[in-house]
Amino acid sequence: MRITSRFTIAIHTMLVIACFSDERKVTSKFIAGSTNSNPVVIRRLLGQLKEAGLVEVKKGVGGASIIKPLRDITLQDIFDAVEPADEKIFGFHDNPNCDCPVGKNIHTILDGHLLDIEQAMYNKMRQINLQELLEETKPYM
Amino acid sequence: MRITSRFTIAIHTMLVIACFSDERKVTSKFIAGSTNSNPVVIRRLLGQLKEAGLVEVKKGVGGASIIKPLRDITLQDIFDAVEPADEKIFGFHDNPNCDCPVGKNIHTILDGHLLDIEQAMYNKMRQINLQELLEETKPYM
DNA sequence: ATCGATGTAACATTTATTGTTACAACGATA
DNA sequence: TATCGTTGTAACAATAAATGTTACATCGAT
Repeated sequence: MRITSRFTIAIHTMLVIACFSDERKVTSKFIAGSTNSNPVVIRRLLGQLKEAGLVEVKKGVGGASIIKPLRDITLQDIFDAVEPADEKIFGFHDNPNCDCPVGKNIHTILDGHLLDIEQAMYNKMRQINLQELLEETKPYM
Repeated sequence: MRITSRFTIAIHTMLVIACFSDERKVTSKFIAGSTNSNPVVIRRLLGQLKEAGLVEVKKGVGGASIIKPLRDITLQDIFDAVEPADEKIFGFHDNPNCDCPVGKNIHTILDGHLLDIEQAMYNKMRQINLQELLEETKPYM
């Protein structure tokens, strides 16, 4: 099981940008330093966050910043940005046997329920926004 | 991302047992046939379901059966049975940098929220039981 | 004794994530 | 216009986990 650490790295990244982009240039190297990751990995990830319209990154001179009100960026936005939408959360075994009444209909039976479970997750993710997280971070700074 | 297909295979397996264990011996080979998986994989999985007190498997003669009222087996029970409890659903990057206020406190900030999201998922899983799924299956038989 | 089945170990295969090296292109600046 | 640190991206390496496979001792019924 397991949802990739890309997700938590992405949240961490957004928080670093939110905290520091006023006072210094936030480069992929700087973020990699805080997340204990790798600059290239971070650049890939920033690419996805950019694609999703959450951040902008200055070419040449460098540095990332957030281009949407923090209050309007939820964990779901970040999740969707870094986890490809086509890939379902629940893996499914391939080619269940059509000659068996269970195998033949397992998707009909399960898909809706699995979607419900995903939705429950999404709903909770939508309730948590970056502004909140930033406020929980500030006391430590 | 992605939660292993072990979960859907396990649900599928439980449904096959529920449907057929009255009329025939449900062996790992039979289940592997319906799920398009492998008998050894299924035996491993049955071992986990057995461990969790959901099924029993006859040694020697063979065949699995469910030993709990279907109404009392929810998708969460199956999930817990096959996905090791110690492994969190959300992967987390290792050793975030303690010299950065974000890195130092990222767990304090995030862990609770991630748990909330997991809980939302679990709550929904708990609302779906095998009896229900069996009833959705029967019309196809 | 034989038969089909389980439980388990050991290993192979596949796939995804994560890390790394390399480099062209970029934009500011001296 | 030469230099500098940076980005974006490709290509590849390393790691890890899931899944499939082979093999075999053991079991229980007949």
